Amino acid sequence: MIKQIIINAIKKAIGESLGVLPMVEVEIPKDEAFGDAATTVAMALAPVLKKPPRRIAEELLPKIHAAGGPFERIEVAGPGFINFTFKQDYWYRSLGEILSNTEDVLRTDIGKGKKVQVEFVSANPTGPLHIGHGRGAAVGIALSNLLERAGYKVQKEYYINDAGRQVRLFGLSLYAKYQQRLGNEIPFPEDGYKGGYIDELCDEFIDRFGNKYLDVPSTECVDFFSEWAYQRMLREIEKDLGDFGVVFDRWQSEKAIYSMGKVDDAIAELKERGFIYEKEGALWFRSTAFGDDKDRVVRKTDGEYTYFASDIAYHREKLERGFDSIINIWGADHHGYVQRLEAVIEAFGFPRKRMKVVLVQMVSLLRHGQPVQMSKRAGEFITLREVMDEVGTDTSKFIFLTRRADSHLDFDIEVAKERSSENPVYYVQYAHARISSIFEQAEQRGINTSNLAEPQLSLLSLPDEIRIIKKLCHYPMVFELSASSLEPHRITYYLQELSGLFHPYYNRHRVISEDINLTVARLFLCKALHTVLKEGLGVLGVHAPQKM
RNA sequence: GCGCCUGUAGCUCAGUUGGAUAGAGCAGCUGCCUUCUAAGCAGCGGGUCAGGGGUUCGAAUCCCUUCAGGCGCGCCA
Repeated sequence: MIKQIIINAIKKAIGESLGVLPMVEVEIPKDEAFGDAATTVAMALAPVLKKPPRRIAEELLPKIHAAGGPFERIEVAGPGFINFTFKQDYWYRSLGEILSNTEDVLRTDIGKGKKVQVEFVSANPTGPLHIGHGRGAAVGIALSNLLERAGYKVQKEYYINDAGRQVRLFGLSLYAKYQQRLGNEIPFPEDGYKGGYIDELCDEFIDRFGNKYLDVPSTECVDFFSEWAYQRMLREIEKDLGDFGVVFDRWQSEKAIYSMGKVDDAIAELKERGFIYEKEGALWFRSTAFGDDKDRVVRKTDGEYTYFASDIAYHREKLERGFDSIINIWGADHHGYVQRLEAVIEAFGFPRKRMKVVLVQMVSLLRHGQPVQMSKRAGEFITLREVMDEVGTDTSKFIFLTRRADSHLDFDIEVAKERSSENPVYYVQYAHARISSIFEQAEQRGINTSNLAEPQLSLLSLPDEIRIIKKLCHYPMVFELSASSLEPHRITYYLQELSGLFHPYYNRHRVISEDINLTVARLFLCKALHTVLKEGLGVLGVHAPQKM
């Protein structure tokens, strides 16, 4: 990999003269005139060595040359950059490796088998998933794919909030709707769940049970209504997610955490550790001991645990399942929760950094540029199902992943629906489909594209071709950075850039020509492109179509 | 009032974790389909990186401050 080659060269060169080694930053210069890769070590070393960076760089130069490497040119430039230009040969070799050793080259193993858990979506099972959950799902699955490919052992988990007041209220809402539907005018609960899906749920309930519960008071059957309603909802959520291409390894019920006594256990352990105290008839967690603004109640004066209490137990349980790292993907409106949960992690004696929280910002839904008002209370919102049906899963996912998770997203349904250049996903998919089509043509002319005979890669000498090869070789760096920073959108951007090199090339030059050697070489290049496009789209959970 | 996030081209956003002359897409205008898919390509503009101060060889990026927007600040979930 490019980065490693530079680091090794610098290490060798510096190792001889100095004992110490600073962080070697390697970057791909924006301007091709500055070579293929550059490092800033000389600048970083300047304050240490008390010498001007340019001089350090110049002194380093002969040593780097002596250390050897696939370099055509090494130059000192600007304030003290050391710019490397690789030999053409190196690029051809790397291109070959992308195809001969695809997974090892494209999927840098930074995980080394470490166990990671990614918890995402985890929407209350009191209603259908909406577009915001869709974004969480897209980020979660992309992140999981990313980490899996980076050598982590990933478990995808959905936490079901089935214990709290909300599911109870959900059950009461259904009960009220049921009574009303059968002619019994009882009041609808304050803050109850409204919206069309409650009606549908009620229809189904009546089909199933008729008027069996008409004369049963709510106090006696609300548990049943709740249970039935949220189980029903959960199945729908699972179905929606499945159709969205998101399948979880594990569904953890909050209720189960309670019934197995894990909440009691967790609080007891915190008590032993001295982080639980009683005040004004409630139990408090001393989160301020770990930097939180205030201590938090875990058990109310009425004896009920708070939501936070089960979260404590849940996170303890996750940590004890032996993950090297647990990642929570939350809506940004939960950011206030991060600190107190980090306190929990530390209170149990785990390093704070073992838990990472990825905050996903809200999605503003638009139609033709006009905001679509959504009100959860009134039950008026666009569901993920509607978005999937209207704009498609690939497009939705891609759009969700074209921004950093923590930046706001405007999602215009009407624009997303258009099969036009407004949709970057087509741009990338189209590149993949076009290459498939080229292969088909080549096959028709009797060329075996799945096993290209001895391509003479040096025939790929056009600037367009060299540029594509280099870009392909950048993928591992983008991938690694994307995985280590938990930022899948970097892949999205890379794919657009890569496609942006291919389409012009396709327009200017013919892959299949009378010159069989050139044709084979170009097919080889296309194959590498095909491979990387598919790999990248795979990370995003987006299809790489053969035809469009 | 306090905390977190955001502020970059007309619009939507990237920006290699402090690097070299700040980039895409869209929107606008002009061209390109008898040859591997026009969901494509070629060309033309557009900037006080919200404002101010600081840190240093070097700042869109780090610190302080002001302004604007979003979110959060319960013995709710």
